[in-house]
Amino acid sequence: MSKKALTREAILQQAVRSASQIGISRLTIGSLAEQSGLSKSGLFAHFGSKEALQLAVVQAAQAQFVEEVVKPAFTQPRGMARLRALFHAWVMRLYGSSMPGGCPLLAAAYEFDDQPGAIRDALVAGQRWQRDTLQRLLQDAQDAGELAAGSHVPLLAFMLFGLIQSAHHDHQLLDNHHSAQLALQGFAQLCGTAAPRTDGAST
Amino acid sequence: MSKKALTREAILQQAVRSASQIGISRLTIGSLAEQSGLSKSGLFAHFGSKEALQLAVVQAAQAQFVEEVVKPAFTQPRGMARLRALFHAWVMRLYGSSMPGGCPLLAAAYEFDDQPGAIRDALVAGQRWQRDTLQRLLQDAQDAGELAAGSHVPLLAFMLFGLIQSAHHDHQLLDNHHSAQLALQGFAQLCGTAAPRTDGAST
DNA sequence: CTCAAAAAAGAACGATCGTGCTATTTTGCA
DNA sequence: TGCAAAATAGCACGATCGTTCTTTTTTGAG
Repeated sequence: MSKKALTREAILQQAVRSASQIGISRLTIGSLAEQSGLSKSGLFAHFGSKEALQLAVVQAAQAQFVEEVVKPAFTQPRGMARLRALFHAWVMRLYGSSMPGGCPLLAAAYEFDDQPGAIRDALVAGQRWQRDTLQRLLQDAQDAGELAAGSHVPLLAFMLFGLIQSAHHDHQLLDNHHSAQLALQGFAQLCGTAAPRTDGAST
Repeated sequence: MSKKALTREAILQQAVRSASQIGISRLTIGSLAEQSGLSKSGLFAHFGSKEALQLAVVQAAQAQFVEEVVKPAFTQPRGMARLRALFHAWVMRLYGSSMPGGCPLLAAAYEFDDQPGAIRDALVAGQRWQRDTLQRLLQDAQDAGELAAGSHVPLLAFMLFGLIQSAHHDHQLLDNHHSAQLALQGFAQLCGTAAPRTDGAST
């Protein structure tokens, strides 16, 4: 890999961490340069504009999601095992050290939902892809007979994504130490699989 | 009401609308003054600092939530009726004209979850109160025998709040026209009540 | 109507940020 | 090792923002 690409990767890795804490729209070239050991203009030359930098950060965060959540899940056999692996990794990622300030993509969804442009477009595409992936694994599980035949798959995907967001909210803002457990219990209740014991009654 | 208080109310009402679109942390005194027909220093004098202004915006948005969601629900009889009224109003508010850019409190939760200070403290208190209110109405419904006796109330509150967030996300970012319907269907499935027809099978 | 107090306006400041331009250093191939 | 090209640094600019200070306008009670 060229020197330029290496430096760019290092910048983006640090930028994703910073974006996790302060949000993508509040990244500044100056502080990012300082954190990367570069000068403002040196860092700037890698991207050409702040918006291009922010877009690169979004794409880096999306790539990181695929590496940490989607790819590991696909090592599991198709069906409920793969679905559960995806959801668990997705939830557990909220508590890892790679995103100390929360998921930058979820935060960006709120930051840019009213700001048309390339960044919003990238976020929309990425979130649609996440949702589609989740829905596809749900459908696979249902086709394999591991999910109630009458389940409404789009609704399930909608609710599972809600569990992710609720876990993020409870963890980052409310400091609820049970948030991960609640998300996993919710998954178990919705997808009808055995799970960490508590109580999964629903009629 | 004094002139000062009237002007302050008008400023805050406009500020909440703006915060809905750009977020509380990106409010600027200059543009807020322009929108209110005041000068920068004229508006500034009402709050004394930008942080105080932002804090006032948070409190105004929280008060608006109580007026539009909580108070109407409490006109319903205790139990499932009141719970359903709360949830429906909560969801429907996401589609009203008072918050064109989404819920400023949900957005602020992401903006300030890593920024200690008075604003974050106010957000935490407000979100805890929202969750407690939801949980209390769930408990009431369960005590009235209108909710499965084995239901895990904190988990249900966690999941219902996830539905709100998922609806917000789908509506604001993904432009999913079924988001409100999905949230209401999710409520029906979780709380076991009849709801808009589609299919609520689970087992 | 008067006039003191309240409210708002106007102008200016220091700081920060994105960006463009030029000079300097570093890289990697001949 | 020499040298062109790539990468980075240095510097300055215009713009924007929060804030302060002073002046002007507006308000409302006597």
